[in-house]
Amino acid sequence: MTQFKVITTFGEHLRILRETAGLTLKEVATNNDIDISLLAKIERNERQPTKQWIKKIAKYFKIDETELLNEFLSDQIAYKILDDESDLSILKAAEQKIKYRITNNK
Amino acid sequence: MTQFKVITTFGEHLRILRETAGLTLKEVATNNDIDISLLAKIERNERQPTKQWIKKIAKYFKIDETELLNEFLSDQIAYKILDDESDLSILKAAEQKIKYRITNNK
DNA sequence: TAAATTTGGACAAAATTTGACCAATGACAC
DNA sequence: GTGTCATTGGTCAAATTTTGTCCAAATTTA
Repeated sequence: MTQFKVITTFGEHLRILRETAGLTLKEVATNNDIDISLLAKIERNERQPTKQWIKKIAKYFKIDETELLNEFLSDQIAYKILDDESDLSILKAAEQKIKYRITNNK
Repeated sequence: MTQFKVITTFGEHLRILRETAGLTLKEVATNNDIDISLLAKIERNERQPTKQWIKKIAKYFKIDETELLNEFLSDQIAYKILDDESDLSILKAAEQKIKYRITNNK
């Protein structure tokens, strides 16, 4: 049987972590200083948490902070491309620009 | 002699277009329904024009609308990556997500 | 140095995002 | 059915971010 790494959104990932741990919104929310409803919205990608909070929740679920943060950030890029109705070539162009700006130090 | 396509920002490109045409901020601004100072800021990437305005200015300089729009959009992605201090792998991750969401229709 | 051009600060207005509250809905046990 | 716990989703004020305008300062050009 082949294993698939399912591509999820940041919010869905949080939800999976929570459900896998068998926890309710209330439990996770109160332990992470956030309103229940706000956590629910974050899990549905209707609100964007702060980076600080992402680090906190990563610790809470004992997963890598940077990885979770990257998942959040790549999600944001993906959403932006999709709702600008840009095509994927935009990403290549952006990559060129980033490389250029890094090597020519801004 | 080799030709280089210099990678510029959206704003710099606008400025180059204007200067190549030998026009002042005032001339371009008044012909495109925008404040002089605002145009200056756009050229310095301190303000983001609307997509509508980008189409208008593309027509004005007789260049391809979509291409200029893409230049603007890729700039935005590049800026975002740079000031989040993300690394380039974010782009690959974002690409995966976009492809996934497109094929699984959202 | 005068005029034209460009820069950049200040700031109110507009737009967007957030966080909190709470009623409605759903799910499950009794 | 009723009650309880969990989740959803709407509303809305507050906070934050972005925009556009005005204008004075700085720079360039003639």
